[in-house]
Amino acid sequence: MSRVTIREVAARAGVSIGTVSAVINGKSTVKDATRSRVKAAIDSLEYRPVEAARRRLQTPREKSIGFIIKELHNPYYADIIVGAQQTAEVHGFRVICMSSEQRFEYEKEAIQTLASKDVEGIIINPALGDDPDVSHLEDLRERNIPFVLLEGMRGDFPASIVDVDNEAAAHGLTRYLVEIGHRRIAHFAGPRVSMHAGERLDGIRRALAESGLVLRAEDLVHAGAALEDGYRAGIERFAGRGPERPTAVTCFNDLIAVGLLRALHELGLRVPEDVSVTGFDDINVARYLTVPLTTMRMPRNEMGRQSAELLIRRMRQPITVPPERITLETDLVVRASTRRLA
Amino acid sequence: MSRVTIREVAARAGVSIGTVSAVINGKSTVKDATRSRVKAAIDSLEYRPVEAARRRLQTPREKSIGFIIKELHNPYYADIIVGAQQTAEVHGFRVICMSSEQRFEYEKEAIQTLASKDVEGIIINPALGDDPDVSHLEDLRERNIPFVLLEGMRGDFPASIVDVDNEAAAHGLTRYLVEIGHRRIAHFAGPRVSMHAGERLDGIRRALAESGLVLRAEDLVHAGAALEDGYRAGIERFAGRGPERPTAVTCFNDLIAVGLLRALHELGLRVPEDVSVTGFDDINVARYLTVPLTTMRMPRNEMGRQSAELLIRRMRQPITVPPERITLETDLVVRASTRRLA
DNA sequence: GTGAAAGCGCTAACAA
DNA sequence: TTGTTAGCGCTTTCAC
Repeated sequence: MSRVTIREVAARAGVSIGTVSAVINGKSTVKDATRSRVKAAIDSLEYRPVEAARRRLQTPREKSIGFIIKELHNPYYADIIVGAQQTAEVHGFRVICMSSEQRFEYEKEAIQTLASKDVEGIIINPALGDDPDVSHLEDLRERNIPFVLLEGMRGDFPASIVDVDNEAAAHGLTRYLVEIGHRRIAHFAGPRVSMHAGERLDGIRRALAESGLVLRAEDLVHAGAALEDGYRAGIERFAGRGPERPTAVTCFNDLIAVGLLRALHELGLRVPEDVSVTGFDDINVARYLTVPLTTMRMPRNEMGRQSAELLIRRMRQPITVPPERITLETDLVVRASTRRLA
Repeated sequence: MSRVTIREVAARAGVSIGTVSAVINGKSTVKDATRSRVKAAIDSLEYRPVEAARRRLQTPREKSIGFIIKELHNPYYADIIVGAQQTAEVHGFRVICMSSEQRFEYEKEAIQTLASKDVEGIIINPALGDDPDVSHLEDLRERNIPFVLLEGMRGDFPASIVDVDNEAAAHGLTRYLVEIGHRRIAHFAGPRVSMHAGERLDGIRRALAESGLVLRAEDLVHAGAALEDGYRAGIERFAGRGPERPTAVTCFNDLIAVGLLRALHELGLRVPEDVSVTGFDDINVARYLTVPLTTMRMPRNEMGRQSAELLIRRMRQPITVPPERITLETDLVVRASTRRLA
């Protein structure tokens, strides 16, 4: 049963399709009686015009950009989207979002869906699997749909990107911990397939190495990216350990840190007295915790704004313009969850 | 400068549009040499097919449903969307989201945008202004685009809706506080224009009245819906007050409660020793706080699933089927932020 | 292998 | 006031 078309409505109402069209578009040239009959036909057939056809296939349509995030649950993305919306609005674009929920297949589908909706461009926070499959991005390229990434891809896939220097940021954060006296620092790492996670780990290792320290195998905990992951990993890592434990833990992100904070609390370990904890991102809740979180702030709003700006700029440039990279600054935000060791 | 069309590509490549189409669609009937020429033309012109036209205007397209939330920042919505996605996926639908950020104008635009993308239906968490303007919903109705609400509208606008009984839930929560001995209970209310906020306030008042208590004017604080609102309102309400203060505060939602928790902490007031605090929603973070939050759980995942289910069902029914209301259950989750008074 | 032409659902002249 | 018709950008026969 295919969809009801304007022709059927016209037939039912005993008028021409032109008249039906006029009614749909609220033209005042239609006689009231006719209009009623047409409306009745529309109602009884439950006719719904195909917007793609109405938009005339011949006039500029509403401009929109797509946005693909990795997880609905992390407020990190919410801030970026809001930033993108603010900039998009100025240029007359709407932002429509989809989430891959960390699944590569979903990401591919989301790209297809967005493309099929004729968005003018897409901002993507890519969820990469282990294999460097970038076919969906190559596909976008081939279709001449501009896109901007918010996180690098394996194998130096050449694409425009707005990001921070995660390695340097993590390095700075770790240096700070070393400088205030920490020697044994653990890391609650992010998802293995996340570029940011890898970059941050690299930065930590470098900072440690510079001070003649190492990240012990037992102190590298593969936590994940969600609240629950931080909690679970925290309980596992710290339960039943004596004084033989790290004096500080760097977490992949704030969510992990919040989970860890809770785990430590339940285990009777105090923060920062017994353990210092750092996060990453500076999501809003970080400063409202009972123990406000020391964290590396990601310029989320700015990331959103800049990525939208860049995307829109590129929509207006020849696609041959080489990919552009915009690197934003992070800020170390010191709060109460870390302390100087005696 | 209008967009490049298939005709221009054909001209540039010296072939017919049929051939260009065949190349775009990867048909194997095209000679290699021709294909190369066409691809070169596509590249040099940066041709991007209009998907709306490709989708043939003549074949079923990807099925999608739109989702409009009020705030990107509240994890409450994230959980609902995830639920909706889970159900939508089963039925072969994709979910695309937009946020009104509490602005009525944005909501109207979002609806237009989604409709113009030919979504099959829309789930809306309506952001109502003071005036009961439902023209955008009437518009949807007129266009025979099915929709489901996640919150009531002023004036009993007849529409299918998935919601909880907020009045009863707030009533139950307040009763619990009264039963454990609280006599002076304050309320940090949500946005004035939120139906949920109003319903919850009603439930609180009823519970209070049943026990011969009242909500004093000074104890009704118009906080808002965000973290910052709870914090700010908390500082304002509790700074410099002596023992003359409420023994318990019910917050419109968990975000407000988290902000309040922080404010109380800064003011040196302990929770629950000095003040009991309750939230609403049971967002994930609620149980990971240093003082886990007593709250009324909203069945967010279920709300998402049921709303998607209902929407999809209605897409397949005559639109004349009367609106349906699905009321889900809430659960009181007692944690450490409330205590029994001696 | 390729081109010509019909047609997708609709809007917008233009006639009648 | 209404009907007819020519497109919109594309895909898909079906000849050549």
